[in-house]
Amino acid sequence: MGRLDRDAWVTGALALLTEAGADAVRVEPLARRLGVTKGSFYWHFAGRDALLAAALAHWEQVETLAIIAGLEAAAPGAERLRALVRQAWAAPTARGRAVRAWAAHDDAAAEVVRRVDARRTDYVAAQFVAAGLPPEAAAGRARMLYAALVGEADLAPLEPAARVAVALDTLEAMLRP
Amino acid sequence: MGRLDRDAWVTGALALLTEAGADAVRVEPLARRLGVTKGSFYWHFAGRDALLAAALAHWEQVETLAIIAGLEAAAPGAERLRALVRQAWAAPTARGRAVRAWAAHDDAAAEVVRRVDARRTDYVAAQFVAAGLPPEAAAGRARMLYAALVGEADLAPLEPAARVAVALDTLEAMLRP
DNA sequence: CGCCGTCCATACGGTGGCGTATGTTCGCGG
DNA sequence: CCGCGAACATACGCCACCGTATGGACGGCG
Repeated sequence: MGRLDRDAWVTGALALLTEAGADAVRVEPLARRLGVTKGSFYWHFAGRDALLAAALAHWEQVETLAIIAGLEAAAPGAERLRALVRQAWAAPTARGRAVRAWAAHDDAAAEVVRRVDARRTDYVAAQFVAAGLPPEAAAGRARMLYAALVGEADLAPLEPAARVAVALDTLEAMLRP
Repeated sequence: MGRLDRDAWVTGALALLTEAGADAVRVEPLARRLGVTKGSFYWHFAGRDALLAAALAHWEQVETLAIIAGLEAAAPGAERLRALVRQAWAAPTARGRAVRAWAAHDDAAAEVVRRVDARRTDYVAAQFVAAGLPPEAAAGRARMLYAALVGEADLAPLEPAARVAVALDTLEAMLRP
């Protein structure tokens, strides 16, 4: 393996994080995996904490951009919510699950996850309002819908089609004032 | 600190697991915390894996019994569902969250969590049926409601009263066929 | 061609935890 | 009061990983 840049390390860290958890992200094993030695690592990073911080920042960036992709999908309101649910429940979110598991016991990760969650629930709540729900109920249903998405990643996997159908069914129930 | 029995180690392990994650559950730190040395530990357990397995089994036992407590709360059907939601959303489930974070990257923990989830979702689905929903829809809504509970533990905390109210509101929507 | 900065290898000391082997204390039955 | 076994302490070797220090390799550029 030839020369690496900082991003290669971050990508590798995120892969390890997804496969085996945050604290399996260690310098020497990751170096072996990338076909170099830790001499390379300590040139690019100050230490292990810096790598984890970079991986976390990278994840937040990607997740923040991901919400914008779903934004253009359909008209505002109920249709956009249905499109969002279809998209969100269709994808298996191993990375997100791993970051959340990490955040369960790491304050820095928890803070980033909190920011991402806040943006998303706000967005979903706005769509519920656009679909005709009173603002108070909208925030609550947005929280529940998003919580269901987060929890879905922790449950035994269902076939994607059934998973999406179940989520859409509940969304319809939630859209009734 | 005097003499300990096996349960003291299991309890300590679960406490550490909740506070700092599964892989912070190490023999020597835990021994220091309990005021003894690891000489004690290796008398009670074959090794670290045995402790984790025991902690996992203990958690499953407690969680399995916990569902029975809510079972006697009210009449079957919608009332029982409301009681269950009130109870489930009122309690902060740090232990469950920690076990789930553990299960994200450990097969043994994942298997136990899977069993617990299966029992609970089956039970909730039965209550939806008793409340008058068609069996097909009941299973789906039970999954979504339970997923929302699981995800709730990962979200930024809300005041307990608001949390319960939001969950009950969504439950009412789910009870409409 | 020779210099220099980038990127990596190698070697080192230090730490923390695992598991084992072997004392050591203490309560209890005889 | 003695012996025995349960519960714990102590001491050891081992390994994985961290971070540092230092020495190449290698390409661009004057």
